[in-house]
Formats: sequence, structure tokens, C-alpha cells
Amino acid sequence: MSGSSSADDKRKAERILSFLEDKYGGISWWPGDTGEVMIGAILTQQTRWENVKKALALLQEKDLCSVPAIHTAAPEDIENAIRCTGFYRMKARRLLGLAAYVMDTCGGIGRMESMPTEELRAGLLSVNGVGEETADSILCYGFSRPSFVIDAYTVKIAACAGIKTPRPGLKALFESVLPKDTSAYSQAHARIVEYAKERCTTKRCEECRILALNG
DNA sequence: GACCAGGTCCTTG
DNA sequence: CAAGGACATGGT
Repeated sequence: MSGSSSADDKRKAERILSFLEDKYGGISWWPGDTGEVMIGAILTQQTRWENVKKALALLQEKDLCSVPAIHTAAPEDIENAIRCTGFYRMKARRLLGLAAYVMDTCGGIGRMESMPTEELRAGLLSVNGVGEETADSILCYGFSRPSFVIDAYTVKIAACAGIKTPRPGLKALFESVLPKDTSAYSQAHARIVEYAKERCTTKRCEECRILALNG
């Protein structure tokens, strides 16, 4: 009866993406240079973007909003600036670890720009505190590489839509129905978050289910 | 006061 | 491997 559930999931993913494209059109998201994206990617872990923006502004005031600056900064200075994002002690450590990796291991952001995407991704994942979502955010928004970001909102929408693919497979699923293009990936992700922020605030999230049904 | 936020790591069973 | 806890502040 049912064909491969993978094909079924692809169809649902296509419907969602096409609906969101009609609804939001082209939206830009996560402006900032590569270093600022890296910092923001750590700060936004389990945290609202509103608070991340405040922290980034405080870092900028202290000239700490760049990877080289973080690399040589005192932990307390970083902590004081990012306190409003929560988990500030751990995040300060993670920022320092990431900065050390970028500056000492890679030799700076410029060197990383010439690395193949897979190598770059593996390198980022080797840093403590950088998981899949953080790495893909940095790749997509910071290095303009086509690596689709799966976050809590994407997982939630996929679940509501009746997509059966387990989380580890969602990245490949969405990448398979989108053109392999950084802009396509980043905009699709931005639309998902925009939609989920306003609609998926309840546990039920009936809207997404209906969306997948009606396409 | 309870509950959640654009995760990740570490420890246990 | 799955499940549970820790990390911490700020808004509803």
C-alpha cells in the first residue's frame, strides 16, 4: 500500500517547504561576518535569539566580538558579556575552545575558507561544545556552505507533519528535496524557524499536521 | 512559581 | 544505544 516511507517523507517535506516559501518568500537571516556567526552559534544553544543579540552587542562594545579577540580574552570578561544567554560559564569555555581551534589548529578563519566542506565540518565537530546543529549553522551561515541545519523547530515541524524519518536522517531528507545551494538551505531553515516561532508554541501544533495533510 | 528557549556533553543502565 | 541530568539566565 504505502510506497517507501522515504518517498512519502520527501513529498511531505516538499509540501512544507513550498508552503513556507509562498508564505514568507525570500527572507534573510543571521547577518554578520564569519566570526560573529561562530560566536552566535554557540551562544544560541538552548537560548532565545533575543538574548543572543544582547550578548553580541555587549561583546562588540568590549571589542570582543571576533574570534581573535575571544582567543586572547579573559574568561570573566567573556562571561560578563554573555551572562544573559544562560549557561554562561560553559559557553565562555566553549567559545575559548572554538577560538583556540580556529586560531591555533587552523591558523585563522582565512585558512578554514579554503578547506573542503566535509573536512571543515569534521573539524568543527571535533571541538567540545560544537554539535551538529552548531556546526551546520556555522557552515551554512558563516562559511556559505550548503549544509542544512536541523534544529528543534525543524524536528518539531517534521514530527507534526507526520514525517517518519528519525532525526539523524532529517538533514539528508531536506537536502534531498532542496537544490544543493547555500541560499536555498539558509532560507528554507529561516522560514521553518519563522513559522515555528509563531505557530508551534503549543504542544499540539495542529497547524503543521493540517499543513502536511492539505499541502 | 512553573515552564521553556534556534544544544551538547557526560554518566548510567 | 537510550535515558537522564547538568549547565543558568530571562521572558511568559
